[in-house]
Amino acid sequence: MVLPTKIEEARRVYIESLTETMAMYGLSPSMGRLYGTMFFHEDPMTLDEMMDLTGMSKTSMSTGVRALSSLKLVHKKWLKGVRKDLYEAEHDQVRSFVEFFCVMWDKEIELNARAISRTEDDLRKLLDEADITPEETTMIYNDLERLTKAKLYYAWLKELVKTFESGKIFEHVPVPKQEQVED
Amino acid sequence: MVLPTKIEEARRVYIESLTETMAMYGLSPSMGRLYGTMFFHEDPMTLDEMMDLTGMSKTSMSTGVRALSSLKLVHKKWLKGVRKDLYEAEHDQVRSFVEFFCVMWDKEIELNARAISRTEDDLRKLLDEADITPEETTMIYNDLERLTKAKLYYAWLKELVKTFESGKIFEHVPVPKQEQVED
DNA sequence: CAGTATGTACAGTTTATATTGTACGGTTTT
DNA sequence: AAAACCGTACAATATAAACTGTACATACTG
Repeated sequence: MVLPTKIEEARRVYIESLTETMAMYGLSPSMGRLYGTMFFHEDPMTLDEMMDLTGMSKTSMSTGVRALSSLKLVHKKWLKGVRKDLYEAEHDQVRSFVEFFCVMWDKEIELNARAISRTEDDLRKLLDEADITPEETTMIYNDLERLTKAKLYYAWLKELVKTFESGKIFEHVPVPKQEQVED
Repeated sequence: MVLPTKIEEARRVYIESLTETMAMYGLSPSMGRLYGTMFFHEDPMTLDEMMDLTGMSKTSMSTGVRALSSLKLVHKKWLKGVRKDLYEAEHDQVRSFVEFFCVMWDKEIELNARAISRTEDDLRKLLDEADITPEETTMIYNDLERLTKAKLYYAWLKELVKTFESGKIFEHVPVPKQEQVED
């Protein structure tokens, strides 16, 4: 039984690449390695198995797998007779992608909508102040216009999320079939 | 002239929010603050102006603005008679969004396509080894199948990028008009 | 009900990243 | 041609994030 190591080594190349990709989107290395490991693992995994295979601490596995869960890259699986929590990587990567970005974009929308409102309010209040100069007034109007434009962006993004979440995006960008992809 | 400070304070709320958003996608705080500052700034900015307004070092401005440039969130602007480099934030945020993600997704595709090929090759070679067990063989076939599925994902992603870059996405998810957005 | 197993909070440590300051090469100005 | 200016490389530092180990709460087992 010397091969498993070699298989793992082959896997490692892609796992590292996945890790780097996920780092691009702000996910930690441990999450990347964990996800990659789960990607190749046949059965749902326990925290202890993850610990063994990644060589990392149980705490990292616990927090990592929960984070991956909330991003919909991984999900809990229940198997009767098994007491430990089991997790497996989402099989459908396109779906994972879609959900991941919808989560991110939703966060973005919510976070910034709030901030825009506050900034707008503050700016409008300034317009009422007595000692405001004409330059400052135009400055404020410019800012408000910019924010109004920004809101259009967030409105669009909201629509985009809807298109992704509803699966409508696949009408316009269908998932290719095996045969349609040359190596 | 007491107000400018107050205007800046109002702006700061949204700038911080933008910074947080960009942090979500793996961009550094300084890049976030810089972009936010440029978002509100009327004219194209020099590195020195950025330094003043953000209160950060010139080095940060230099590296930051170049990084933002390569992500298409900011672009150089040339004005005759001005010796210093000038930069301004991309006005069209939807466009920025689209280009940003296309850059990211392209990186992802290229990075992983390479890795998948290598992993596939390594796994196929293992199939030829003499001392391979049946279990290991099925293991390898499982892995190869997973990778084949993964390639479908990247093929889809490539199509998605095309749809975004070509602007075709706006046929399906149009940018709303002012009137269509209630606060 | 004691004893064991499981997952997580939390503080501490390590590691990586972000940011700065100085120095330098290339350009323009005088 | 000297002087001033501008942007960036690079090393040093400050800051933040990732990661680990221990300890604990909860749930299960006998």
